This record gives sequence, C-alpha cells and structure tokens, in this order.
Amino acid sequence: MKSVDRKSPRNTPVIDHAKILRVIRSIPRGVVVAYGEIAERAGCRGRARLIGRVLAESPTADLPWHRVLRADGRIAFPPGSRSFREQVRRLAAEGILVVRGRVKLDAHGWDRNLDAALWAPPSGGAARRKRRK
DNA sequence: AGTATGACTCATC
DNA sequence: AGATGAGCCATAC
Repeated sequence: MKSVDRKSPRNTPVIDHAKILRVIRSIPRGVVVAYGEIAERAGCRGRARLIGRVLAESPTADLPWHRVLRADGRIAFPPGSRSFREQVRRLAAEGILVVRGRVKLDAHGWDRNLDAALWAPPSGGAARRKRRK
C-alpha cells in the first residue's frame, strides 16, 4: 500500500484530475471561486497551484475557467494580457463587475454568505465573511 | 539531477 | 498595500 504521510495537512494519496475538472464545471453562473477552494473541494487541499496547471492544460471550451480567481479576488493573468481581457469580458457577461482586475468576493464568491452581502450597507460594506481556519 | 517557472496561498513584516 | 519567504506541484531545460 502506498505510504502516505498522515502528519502532513496535504495527504492526498492521488490527484484526481477528473474530479478537479468536475468541480470547476460545477461552478454556477455568476459565481467566482478561488483556485485553492477548488483544490479543497476536489480533495487536494493546499494544492492551489495544481488547479492552475490543470486549467492551463485543459481545453478551455466547455470549461467556465473565467470563474476561477486568486484567493484575493484578483484575476490571475497579467493585467492587460489577452487572457486577462477575455476573462473580464466573460465575467462582465455574467454580471460580475471587475474593478482594477479584481472581483468582490463578498458579493460573488461561491462560499460567501449572500445574506451578508445583501445586508451590507451601500456605503459601508460592514458585512464581512468570518475567516474560517 | 538541479534549477527555473508558473492561471497559487498563507503568514509575517 | 506591497514585499518576502515558505510550501506546493508538474513541466521544461
């Protein structure tokens, strides 16, 4: 049997490539999600980099790649690059506003509490998601 | 076999 | 808010 280091937080025995793609495909329209979160949902916690790699290698057709952002809500491509602009365009087409290469995760994040977003005062933005550990 | 390079993330400073 | 270092993984050279 494979010896897996159980002391490590990242003890995924196998990298489920198909599962990663499945998770990405299941991102609802109008919603964005971070690489790391995809990794977590695909059973590869801590392997956000792998998600980016899988995405880069996979055919973009039939994949909502534009809904995948960095953990802080910024687009992963270099600002102004072709892919960058394309992603902004696709996001805008879904009603997701991109300001200076960034999306407000409080409003569009997959794991975010929409109620909190709706409760947020127009001026303040007091409703913030509690950081889970 | 060692280094460098990304569609990454987190803690710290 | 930017910089840095560490951790992470697959490729490329």
